[in-house]
Amino acid sequence: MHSTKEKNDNNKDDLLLRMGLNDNKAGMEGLDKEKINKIIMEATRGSKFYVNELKKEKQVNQRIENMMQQKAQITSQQLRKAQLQSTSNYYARRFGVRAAMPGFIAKRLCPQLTIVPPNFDKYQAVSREVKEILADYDPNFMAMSLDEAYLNITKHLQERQNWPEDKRKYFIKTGNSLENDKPGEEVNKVSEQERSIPPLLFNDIPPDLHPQGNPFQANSEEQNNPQILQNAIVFGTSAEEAVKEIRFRIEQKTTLTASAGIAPNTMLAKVCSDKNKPNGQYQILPDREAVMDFIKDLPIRKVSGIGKVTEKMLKALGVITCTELYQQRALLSLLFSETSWHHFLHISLGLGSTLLARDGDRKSMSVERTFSEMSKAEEQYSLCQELCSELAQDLQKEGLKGRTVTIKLKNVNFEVKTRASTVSSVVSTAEEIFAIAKDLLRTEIDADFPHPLRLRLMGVRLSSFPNEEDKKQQQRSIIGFLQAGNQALSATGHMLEKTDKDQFLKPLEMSQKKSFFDKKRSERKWSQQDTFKCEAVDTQSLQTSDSFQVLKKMNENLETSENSNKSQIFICPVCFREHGSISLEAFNKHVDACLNGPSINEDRKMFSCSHASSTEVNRKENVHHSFSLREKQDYETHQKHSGINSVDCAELVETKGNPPKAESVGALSDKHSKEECAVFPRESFNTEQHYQNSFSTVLLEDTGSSQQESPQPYLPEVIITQALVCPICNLEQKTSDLTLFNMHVDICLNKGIIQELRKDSLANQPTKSTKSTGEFVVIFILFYFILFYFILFYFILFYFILFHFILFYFLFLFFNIYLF
DNA sequence: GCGGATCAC
DNA sequence: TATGGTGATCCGC
Repeated sequence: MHSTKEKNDNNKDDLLLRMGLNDNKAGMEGLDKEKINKIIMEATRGSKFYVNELKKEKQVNQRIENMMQQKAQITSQQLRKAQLQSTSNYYARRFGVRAAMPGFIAKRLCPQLTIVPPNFDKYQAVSREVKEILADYDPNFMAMSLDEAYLNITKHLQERQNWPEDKRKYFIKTGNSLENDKPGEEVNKVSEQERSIPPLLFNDIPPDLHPQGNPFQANSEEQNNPQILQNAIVFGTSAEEAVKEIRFRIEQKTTLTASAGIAPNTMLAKVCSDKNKPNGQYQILPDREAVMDFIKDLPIRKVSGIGKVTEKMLKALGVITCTELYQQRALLSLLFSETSWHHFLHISLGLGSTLLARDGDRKSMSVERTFSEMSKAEEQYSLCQELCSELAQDLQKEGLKGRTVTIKLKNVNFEVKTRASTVSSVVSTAEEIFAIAKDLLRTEIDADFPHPLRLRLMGVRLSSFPNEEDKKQQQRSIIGFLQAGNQALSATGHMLEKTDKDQFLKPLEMSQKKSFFDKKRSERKWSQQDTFKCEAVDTQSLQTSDSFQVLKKMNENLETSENSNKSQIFICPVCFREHGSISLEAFNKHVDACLNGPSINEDRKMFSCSHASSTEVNRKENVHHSFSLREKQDYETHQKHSGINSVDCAELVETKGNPPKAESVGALSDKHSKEECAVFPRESFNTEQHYQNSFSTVLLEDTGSSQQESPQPYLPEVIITQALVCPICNLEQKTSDLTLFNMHVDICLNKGIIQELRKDSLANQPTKSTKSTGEFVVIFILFYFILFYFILFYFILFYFILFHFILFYFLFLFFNIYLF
């Protein structure tokens, strides 16, 4: 029971939260929240805006209420099942991502990503100069917006190690001479006064925030602080120093300050860069311990993608920090979508992308305008037309055409509506867009008639831009031809046989339709009883994940290598053996054999779980069964095996009150991949204590970084060897090149996918090239021919039957009359 | 594909 | 005094 006052207070809090007054986000710390809240509350009370905000807040509360009801219906059994699944999921995903993070396998090669959002006023002008500086460190840096960019400075740092001091030396400039910022170049002499102005850069980092040591530098003591000479600064070779250098150069060139985050992936880099805003930097060292230490108490709201609504929903489930997010993962998997859940899991594990994907294709373009109340229909139409013209101009600049027109309407009560219409062929001119937008607007005006639409905002958007493949397909396909020539005919395309219809699908749909990922996904959906199935195959996340990109590249490489000349020396990406003077075919056969063949030594194969303390015999049988399958090296069974194995691993620690002793786990073959087991949280599914333990134990070092690890509870001691042993196939790799090694791990992880991609592309090639327009015409003619005779047949049949009916009727009448 | 909602900048 | 514009994505239908 709430008193009225309490209710009011709740409402007030809700509203303030909704209005974005949240001091969790960086930059809000230290502000007088109370005072601001008071001002805003006074100012907004009674306004339509306020009323609408309250309405939206109620909706969110309703969502939360529904969620809580759903939660209340979850049985402990369901939760337990989810726990098992989420554990195996976690297992798979952990690998998938890690494979793309070389730094986590071989520690010395860590991608260092920095995010540099300088505080600009004169964005446009300055942005270019900044960007020039950034390109020195990563020519492929990704500019997110005018004031934010991601850089991968891994390569720069490698080169930087050998740079002479001169190359890292910059002169402090205080005048307007912004042209010279190249290292080592003498600048105009500055006066004593000017020189005394210190760059802001070096007052920014509290000493306790300096990370201890750095894998990139030999002598951290010397290099952690730039040497300030008379009017020059020499920066060190570490990541931290390089970023200081970037910020220094930005400040010198633009007089604006920048903050930066240095971390092993973009997600963390972003959070990091907020840490010492507006003029500082923060580094998370690229090892798991440091990452988890950083993540541990991090409020989820700080992470990009977690907004105020998600924050509130998760808060209702007792989740505020990343640790809590991880602990509740089983519950979250039941209450949220797969996509959201994966996102949560990534966050809670400190995972993020290490690739700086170039700007993807634009998905939509829009214009919208806010104005004082507009109720006259004529005005609304003419405004709509204006917006369409503006949009058409913008579209023309980028040469875009699209098929979906959406109008957006916000009424004076701040209620937003969107109405969309998709047409069959692309549009781009003002007239074309307006023709569609006008109809949408009219429908809305008519719907409210006789009341006018009282609008305060209107927008027009165009989307569904065809991609390059679509365009090509459009040109090639007979459907495109028919659409242009005869709309009606194209409709018959639906009646084509399925196999033929597939030919008309755009490549994206095609690949999705048949993709390995989708197959796995549906498999998982249809085999609910198999709770141990490993879920490594979420289409969306995998397609965007680094490993997928790597694989795609590798597939492309495989494809192109098939077409390349024959005198090459091939190095098998699986076994690393060189194959000189063999034909490409033979080499491919070898790679296939490597991918397929039982490359795993019997004594090196995964550990036998019969040593485990699990008492459930049938489970063990499952495990053994899966091992025998694994020997076939089929990817699907491999996945399944992973799932079962992971469950088994989890089960090792599940025995409540009787945690498996180190010896029992240690009794497992020491050749078993540490990864395989180490990535699992050693936790119980029920006890709170184990939940608390999970964080310290879940993130254990892998092969590359085990040397620094202290022994973990319930874990066998780790055997450290210098040789690189693949954590997947457990084979010692005949290479010391970490790049090659990482490539091997990628391949091992994704054998099945590679095979699938190869199969797909091989299967597609002949059909693509042989299906000509002529064939389609023949199919069409044949189709109509059959249709014609089919109809004719039924036509004749119909009249035949009708004739007999009539005949019998008359006979009947005749006999009636004649006989009676 | 549509419409509402959330999120980022 | 009175609460932006643009783009992306997700989810349920």
